[in-house]
Amino acid sequence: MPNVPAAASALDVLEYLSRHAEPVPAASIARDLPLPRSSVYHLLKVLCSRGYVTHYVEDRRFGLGSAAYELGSAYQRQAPLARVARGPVRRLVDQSGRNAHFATLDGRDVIYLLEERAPSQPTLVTDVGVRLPAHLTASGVAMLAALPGPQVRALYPDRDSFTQRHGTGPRSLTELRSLLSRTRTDGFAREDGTVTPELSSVAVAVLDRAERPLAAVAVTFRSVDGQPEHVADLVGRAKAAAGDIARRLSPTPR
Amino acid sequence: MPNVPAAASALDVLEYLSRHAEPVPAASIARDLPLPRSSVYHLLKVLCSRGYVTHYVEDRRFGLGSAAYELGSAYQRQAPLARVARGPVRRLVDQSGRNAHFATLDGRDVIYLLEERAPSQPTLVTDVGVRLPAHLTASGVAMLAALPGPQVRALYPDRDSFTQRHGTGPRSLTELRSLLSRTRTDGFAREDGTVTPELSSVAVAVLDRAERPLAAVAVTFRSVDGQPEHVADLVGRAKAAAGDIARRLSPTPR
DNA sequence: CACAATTGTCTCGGATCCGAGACGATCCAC
DNA sequence: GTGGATCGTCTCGGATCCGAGACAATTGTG
Repeated sequence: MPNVPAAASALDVLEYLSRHAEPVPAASIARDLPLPRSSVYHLLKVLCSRGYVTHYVEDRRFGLGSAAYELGSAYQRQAPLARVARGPVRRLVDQSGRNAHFATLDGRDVIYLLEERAPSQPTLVTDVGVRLPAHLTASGVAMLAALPGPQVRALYPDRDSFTQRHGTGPRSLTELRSLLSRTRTDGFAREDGTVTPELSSVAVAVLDRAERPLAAVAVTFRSVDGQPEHVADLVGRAKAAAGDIARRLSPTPR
Repeated sequence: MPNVPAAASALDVLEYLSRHAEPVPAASIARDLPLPRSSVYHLLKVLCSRGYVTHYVEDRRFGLGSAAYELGSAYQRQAPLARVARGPVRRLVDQSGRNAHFATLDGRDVIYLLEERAPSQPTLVTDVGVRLPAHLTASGVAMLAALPGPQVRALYPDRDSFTQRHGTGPRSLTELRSLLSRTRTDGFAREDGTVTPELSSVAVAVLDRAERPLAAVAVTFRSVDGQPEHVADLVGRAKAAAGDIARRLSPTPR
């Protein structure tokens, strides 16, 4: 592949700054990337002039600038998650003959970004835009299982955090942790009747390159159809869809 | 200044994509920037491999990637607003002899990021991290005045949106709009006793390059000291501080 | 179905850039 | 106060890159 080294170096500098909680001196950037000192200053000049980097003159340090934030906001406005997920989720529905949906985590809620219906399958409550408590849904549990423990604790500081639905679901952090541990062991999350009585879902998380959960893919079926080999088949297909989505969102660097 | 054209072009491509609500074909990028076709493909290759751009193969289009979002998140983690504002706000306090603070808008709240105390001035409630309803504070009103009308309406959909404090402040969207209009005319926002009885504040917004409010700077004084010429002096100093902060956050492109 | 348009990849040589190193200014340690 | 270390800018020549244009594959149109 053709190399565009100056562009790649500019990204290196931005990513270096983004890995640091505080602004850093130019000498550290040059040393750690490593890049020639004069090249680093040239790059910083351009990045500063475009607002991607802020020069803290008094501290003689450099940090990310507001243009970096603007890029992040623009990314969110393009709704890329649902856009990228549409094809794989459609194929999952076609292949499995079941309803599927795609959701992301927002605090203690899951928010549904996409739902694809299979013929003759029951209507779901998981319409686009709907929010449900994460710990009560397969998608939510799949994503929570991929979060670091301290972050889960921060989300669920006390027993009041655990809303109920149909009298089911974890009621404490201990119960939730146990559920998340089992989810990690199984490689997927499952709920039976917690969201909708007589319906079950299996879900897997879509992870970014840092193994953080971006979203989750779930397949829903009637609970009476929940034979182990059937469930295993659906989990496998959901995993394939999740992997496909992950690859499109965060390509492996070459 | 030394030019690093490939780095600048890479930023051009990212900004072009961020200006579009939908992914775009490579031909549009080449035509509109304008850049040579082969150069655009080279840049897209690098940006895709690093996750800044996503190639929507089926649509033959390109959109921003999750790495753009990660940069934006990293920017927020560095808390650059308070970092950049500290010096100018400290100088404002030194020059005016009054307390000053710096806040940003979060939904219908202002959240205080920085407070600098002057000797022998009264303690304020606006400690770092404190949230107050925006429409009741000078800083909040200054930032709301810089928002487009539809965005203000979205923030305040009904009368229940208008919390009260000490029985003062706007009670309806009509009253709020009137206040914001006066604020735009005056060039600053003022509150007298709404946050703390017997204390007044004047505030001005810190605007980014798109004239959107990033934050606000406010000076607080005893209401009995509120003679017009004194207030005008404080407003002028607050404006200078706001301008200084804005220049550091979003340098004018060359 | 045939042709035109577009997309994406690839080559290679002239033009341009990158980076070593010099320099002046500023900061820091003793 | 002095000398060393660091920062930020600048020059310029050899090495590298950029981009015109060819090509094959795919898509769109009549």
